[in-house]
Amino acid sequence: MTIRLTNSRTRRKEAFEPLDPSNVRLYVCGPTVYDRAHIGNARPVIVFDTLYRLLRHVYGAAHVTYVRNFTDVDDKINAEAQRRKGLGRPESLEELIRERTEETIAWYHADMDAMGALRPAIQEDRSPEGLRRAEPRATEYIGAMIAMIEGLIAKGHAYEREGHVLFRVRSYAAYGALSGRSVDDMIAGARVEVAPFKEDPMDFVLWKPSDAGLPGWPSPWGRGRPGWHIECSAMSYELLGESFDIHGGGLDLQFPHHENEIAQSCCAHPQGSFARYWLHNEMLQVEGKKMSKSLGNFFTVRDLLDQGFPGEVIRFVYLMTHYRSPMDWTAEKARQAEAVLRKWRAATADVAAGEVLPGVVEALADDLNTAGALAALHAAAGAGDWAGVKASAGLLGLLQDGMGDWAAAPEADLKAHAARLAELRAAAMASKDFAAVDAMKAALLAAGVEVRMSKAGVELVPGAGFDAAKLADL
RNA sequence: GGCGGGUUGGCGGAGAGGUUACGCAGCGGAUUGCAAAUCCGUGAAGACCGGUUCGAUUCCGGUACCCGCCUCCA
Repeated sequence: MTIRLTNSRTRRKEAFEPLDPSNVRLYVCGPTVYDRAHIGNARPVIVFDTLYRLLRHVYGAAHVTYVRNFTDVDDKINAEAQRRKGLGRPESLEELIRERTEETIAWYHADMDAMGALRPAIQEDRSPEGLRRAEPRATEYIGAMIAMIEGLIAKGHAYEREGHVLFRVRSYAAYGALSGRSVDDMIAGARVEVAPFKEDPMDFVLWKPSDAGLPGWPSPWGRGRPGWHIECSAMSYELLGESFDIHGGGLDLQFPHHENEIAQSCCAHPQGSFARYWLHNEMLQVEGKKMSKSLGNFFTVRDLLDQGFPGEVIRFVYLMTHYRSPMDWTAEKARQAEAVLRKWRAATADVAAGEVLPGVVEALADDLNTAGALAALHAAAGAGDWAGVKASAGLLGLLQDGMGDWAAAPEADLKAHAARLAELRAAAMASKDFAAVDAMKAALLAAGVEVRMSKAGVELVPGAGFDAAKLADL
């Protein structure tokens, strides 16, 4: 089975060949943990979770390493901690920062778990320590960042000015290759704010000084904190080595974040290749518009869950669109996804998973064609191959045990009602007066009960909107 | 201004230079006292203008419109 992926670095779909099939290594840029994850944040999580599942299927679960970081050094986190301090909290700023990042990470885990995303892991090491290593926090790798920055200075790729350390972009000839821009064009764009101590307008910060009101760590350049980009370079090096297979993230990170990562990593470790395949997911919109707080169409994953959209339904909606196309979140799509999942859930409830369908694997292996994989699932469903559907849906993170409570029929004993209705119906068939039957049927429907009457008899199925209280009068 | 992506049937959304995508909705039928559920069947597309080709929705060029990045937003 050959996996083909669109490599942003070459702008082509390429056959994926891992450096080491016994340990395929994937790094994905994770969230800055300052607030609840919004539904845009969820897209790379689901996209790369699907890739992770595919890699595990092809190479074996114990032969895949998936690392995704938490950025817990950030001005927005500082601002929230300072706000709490301003409210009179007695803790230190550091403690308040810790409090904010810890609660945000817990939310993130809960929300992503709800959508069926697997936690990153280093070769299936699911011990608490192992899982924690697979989700590294920037604050726990400050030493590695400082070491990398020192190396860059020693090699002439970085310089110190006024407590800052800056990366010398002109020292890396390939700068701009990933995002297809030239340093000169970008400067010509003239939207770059130039600090006076920069040698070149495009140089970016590796380390910056912190005053007393900001978190800081001791360094050769004084007390300070790292720039944003260096954390991913340092952590991927520590956990995956100087060369690894796949680096993923949202398209908006391609420049400058990933470009700067490449510059830092390739200059610090020129003998390595850093990431060989770069994958970028397109952005998400809501009802056709960019999601923004000012437009009032800003949702967190938790908002959707609280509104009653099951995590599995949200996941299905994301999988309906190819990861390299812009995706629109709409209520109509969620309705469609729910209808299909409800049907599949009901049909596979008592079915044992069989063999994974080749068509599903082939679609995913073709640049993560999740829409094609869903089509293959529909085809199998149409053919009645529910064992295949159940097995293959697992590759997409769907129809998993523990995620289907939302689709389960509510507990209710309707036998007495069914018997009563059958009785009324039998009488009506003789008298040709169906008024009593129709009245009872209407009452049942109003209570959210699906009424199925056939020659075989009467069947009552509690539906999604089942309300036992409304049956009390019957 | 620079760079990149997109435009497919009522809606969503794929692949493929020529043969049914698929799903949702609709319509017709079976079934039902009527429905529901289920099953069967079915119409409907490729922004616009050129070019290449025996043949293009699919390749190439242009136009229009939309979107993203260039501002530590995935």
